[in-house]
Amino acid sequence: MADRNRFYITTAIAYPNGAPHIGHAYEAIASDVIARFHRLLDKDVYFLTGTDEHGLKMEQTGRKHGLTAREMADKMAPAFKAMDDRFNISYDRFIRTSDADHYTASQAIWKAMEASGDIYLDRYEGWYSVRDEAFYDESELTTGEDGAKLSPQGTPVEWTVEESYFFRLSKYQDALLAHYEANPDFIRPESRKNEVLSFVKGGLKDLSISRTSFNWGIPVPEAEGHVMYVWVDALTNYITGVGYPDVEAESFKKYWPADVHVIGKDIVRFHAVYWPAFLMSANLPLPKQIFCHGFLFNRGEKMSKSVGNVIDPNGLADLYGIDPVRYFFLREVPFGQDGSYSHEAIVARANAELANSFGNLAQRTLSFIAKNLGGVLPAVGEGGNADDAALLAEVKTATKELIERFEKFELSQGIEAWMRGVFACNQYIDHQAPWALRKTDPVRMEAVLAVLVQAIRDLAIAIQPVVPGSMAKLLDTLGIAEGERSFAALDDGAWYQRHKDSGFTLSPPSPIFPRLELPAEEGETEAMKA
RNA sequence: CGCGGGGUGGAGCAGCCCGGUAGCUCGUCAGGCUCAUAACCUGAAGGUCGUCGGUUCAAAUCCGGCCCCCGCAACCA
Repeated sequence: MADRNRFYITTAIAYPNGAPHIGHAYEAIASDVIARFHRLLDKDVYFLTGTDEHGLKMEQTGRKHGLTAREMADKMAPAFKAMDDRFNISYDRFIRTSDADHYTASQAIWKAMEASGDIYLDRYEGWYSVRDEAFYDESELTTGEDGAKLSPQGTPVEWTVEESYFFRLSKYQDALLAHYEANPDFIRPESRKNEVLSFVKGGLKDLSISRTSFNWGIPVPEAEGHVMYVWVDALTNYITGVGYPDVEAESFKKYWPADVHVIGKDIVRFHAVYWPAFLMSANLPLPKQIFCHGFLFNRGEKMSKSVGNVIDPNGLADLYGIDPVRYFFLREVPFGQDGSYSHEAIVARANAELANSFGNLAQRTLSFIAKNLGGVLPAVGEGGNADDAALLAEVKTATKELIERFEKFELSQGIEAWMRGVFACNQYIDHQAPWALRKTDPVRMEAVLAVLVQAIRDLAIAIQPVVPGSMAKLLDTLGIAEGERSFAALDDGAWYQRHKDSGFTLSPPSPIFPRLELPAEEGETEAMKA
């Protein structure tokens, strides 16, 4: 059961009624970094992401383009998959809620909840706004000039009655509270947990979980005309992805319950209240954790088409490359909090830390070896001293802290710790000045360079989850074998001598992180406007 | 009394939960180095931590009032 050697992570599934935006990219990247991190801990990782395709909105969006909902989904979903692929998202499955096995799974969980006596047929009635597609409570309504009832958005509402199946959410209030109590880390960060607690303590009402007003959804079993409320089907993707309803399937037994559902803070209620209640009802184990990331704002302002500050993630990739963008999001924004971005911030951060500090460190060291030692790895020899041990210890501390921080999803702090290791290396190289030792003490020079190679290798291994493409390139340059790149290799103290003895020689390196430039004004508007 | 986030040297942030030297990055200024992607290293200037009050030997950190900014289901409100 509690197999610590496996790790199941999911993102929320995206609603593809528009092009992927920066928020989708951010969630995918952050989740990918966590997934890659756990793979480097030699865990058996399963990473699920995908699209949530049902619901009235898709039907309407499709209609505008003269397409059926399914055609619309077929047209849009690939854009999300393409974005994931572009950003090097290492998902194991890209699930679409229109996939056949998902229909099976959703109907199965429905039946399981029904078997627990938690689903009943009733009528849903209330003030409905066609424009908003939402029901409102009497208390939320306002009265217009002509005396007509209006929604909080000012749209007309009418009293509507619809037959609907309900889920006995109210029954699970105490069980949910008990679960939050017993699992303090179930909802993170803390602020989100508090929100959920106050919501649940305020009392849970049964939830309407079927619709008869449209067809684009998963049919309710044996209930003509009813399709499932989108959230029932959307949440179920997390178990479809590992083989439900075949609870005896190897993948299900191995991966469920999920270790973490990574979601945006806007959908915490569905994940922290409805989903666990559904699972309890279906007699399935609950996910271990719900982690809510924040939103990204363009220079602190919300993106909006009207303001004209929408940034297409693919445009960023075109301008800056994949790894700098990945790095920026994780480094700049404390995971779990809101953050902001701008071209200036991306360029400044990537140049300062990736190009100038780390990239240049690797470049100056490796090219020095290529030029002065013909690429032969420098000998540790007799030239070692206390400074060397001190630097290697500092690097060790940095990589260790990165790992500890990442385990707690403190991604930006982990990278910050890593940067301290990089700074230490640049201080060391200036202090030791191998370019001066070249003339005065070649033996010592080699020892210094050997220390630097080891430090760079460790730093490169540690930061792989964040900038996988660039680090693969650097580790290739260093001749580190594929199988020697996991975190376990950081504890292998003998690798360097072994590597040197193998006769490996360095080729003249090329910069791994070229300096970025701020796009010219025109280019910016062109490439940036979605 | 809708909910939530926030106000810390020029800019962006950390610190606040577990009170006790205000830390980091960028920028600026002055040095150093010249191996390297005009990069790197060292030092300096610059903050009464929104405001008023309370608790305390001691508050950016805890409590209360007030002021201001921002976001609210990430998209043709």
